[in-house]
Amino acid sequence: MDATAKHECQPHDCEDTRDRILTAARELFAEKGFDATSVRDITTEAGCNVASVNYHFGGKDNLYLETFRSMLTVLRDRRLEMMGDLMAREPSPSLEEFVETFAVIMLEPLVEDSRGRMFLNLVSREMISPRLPHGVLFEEFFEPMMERATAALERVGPPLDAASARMCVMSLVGQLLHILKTHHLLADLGQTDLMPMGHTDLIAHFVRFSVGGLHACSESGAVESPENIAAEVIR
Amino acid sequence: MDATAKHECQPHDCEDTRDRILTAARELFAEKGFDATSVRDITTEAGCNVASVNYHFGGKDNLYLETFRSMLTVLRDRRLEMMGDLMAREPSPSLEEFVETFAVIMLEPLVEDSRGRMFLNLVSREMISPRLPHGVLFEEFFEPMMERATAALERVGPPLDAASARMCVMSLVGQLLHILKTHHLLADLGQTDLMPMGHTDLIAHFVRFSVGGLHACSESGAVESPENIAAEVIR
DNA sequence: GACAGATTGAAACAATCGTTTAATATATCC
DNA sequence: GGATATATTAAACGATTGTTTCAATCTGTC
Repeated sequence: MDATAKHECQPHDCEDTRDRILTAARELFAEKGFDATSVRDITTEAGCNVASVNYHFGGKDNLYLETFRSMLTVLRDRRLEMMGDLMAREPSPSLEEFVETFAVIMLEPLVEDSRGRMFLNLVSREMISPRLPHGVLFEEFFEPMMERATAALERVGPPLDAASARMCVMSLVGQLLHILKTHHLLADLGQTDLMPMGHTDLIAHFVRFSVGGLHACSESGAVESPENIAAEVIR
Repeated sequence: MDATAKHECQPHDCEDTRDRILTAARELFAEKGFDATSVRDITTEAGCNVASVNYHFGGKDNLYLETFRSMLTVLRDRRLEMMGDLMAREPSPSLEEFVETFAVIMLEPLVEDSRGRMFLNLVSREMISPRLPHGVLFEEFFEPMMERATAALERVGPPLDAASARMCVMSLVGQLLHILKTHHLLADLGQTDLMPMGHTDLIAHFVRFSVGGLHACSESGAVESPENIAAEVIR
């Protein structure tokens, strides 16, 4: 590029070293994971010296922790804010509106830009092999969103006892994450034809299936499946 | 142990080196992932020399590939067989029976023993950062099960067009995997109280929610959500 | 301009990585 | 018994890992 542009603010160069390291770490950790990302990868991407990571962050582990926590809180607060906006609507949203907007709240931060998908990878990895302090991911990220979503569902949805509402939220989240991940996988393989529908239809299916499921959970309050062979299996 | 037991068949020592390496690799790859598992970790666990991996498998990558593929086909064939048994029932299973047994088919191989959970980790990791040849995981593992499940659902379920049936299977699988993973995460944290129900109730909820969702997808064949704000968001 | 503190740079650190080499042990066949 | 093929071992290979060292440089203050 321009050799004289040492002081001119190129979009990347104007940040100080610490921020450039953070940005590079976000991308690389999310793309390749903690183990497969070397400190030299990060510093090369950030355009600085290897020692900078230890100077500014005190080691690779601390850099990962800071990187992850910052993305974690940003995403969580954004979702909680969107959820607050949804529940502040007048009049209260219908069940269909709630379910559809919930899909937006869950997916939008993950598909908005490339960083969203990277973060999904980060969280998935962290769930499999945790590097953060014990329980941080769950208590600071999963649980707050679960509580808010469950409370919201109990307000706008059909009558559900607390435990059932919580399980329904899990059914919603599970569907959304699986659809998103499968979509990513197919996109990587270039097999866009195997995901039979467009995004519009994906959301429409999710709303249809979920609203039906929620009503069913409400109606049959205490229905027990006659022969519960499945429960045995999870010991 | 017994120093003379060089030829006596201890349950672990009687296998030859190649098999011991394979079992050790399965455990370690699943537990810590590919990158975080060193060849020396594996050979130490297997009780053999470091060079053995390269002698028997020709390198760490090939060992991983062989390890993964073997587990892959075993699990897939087991599921396909169980699915075949289910659909061979006379008379055909009801929708409730189908959904419940589908949960068993999906979960049982993953919770049966410790190796099941390990394999879930392996697959999750492989989905995030693939090391297998392009598309192997999808074409040899996901797609066969998706096809069989979709076909089965179209037989026993309410009337569904092909694309919708496929999406419904994704809704089922997404719920099951998310419930299972959350269960694992909570078990690791020792917070068994936050998963409000026992295993019996988990399956019961899944069946209730899913049967309701399937019926809803069948009834409203061509219902479009009036304002499709959500579809915009996935670009 | 001189000083002090903060930041960066090139080089080297010990440790570990996957892999290779060459020698040894074991079993099989003539 | 000797030859042959297979299997296992200890040792070393070069490459890369995270981290440290220390001098050079930058920045702001007197």
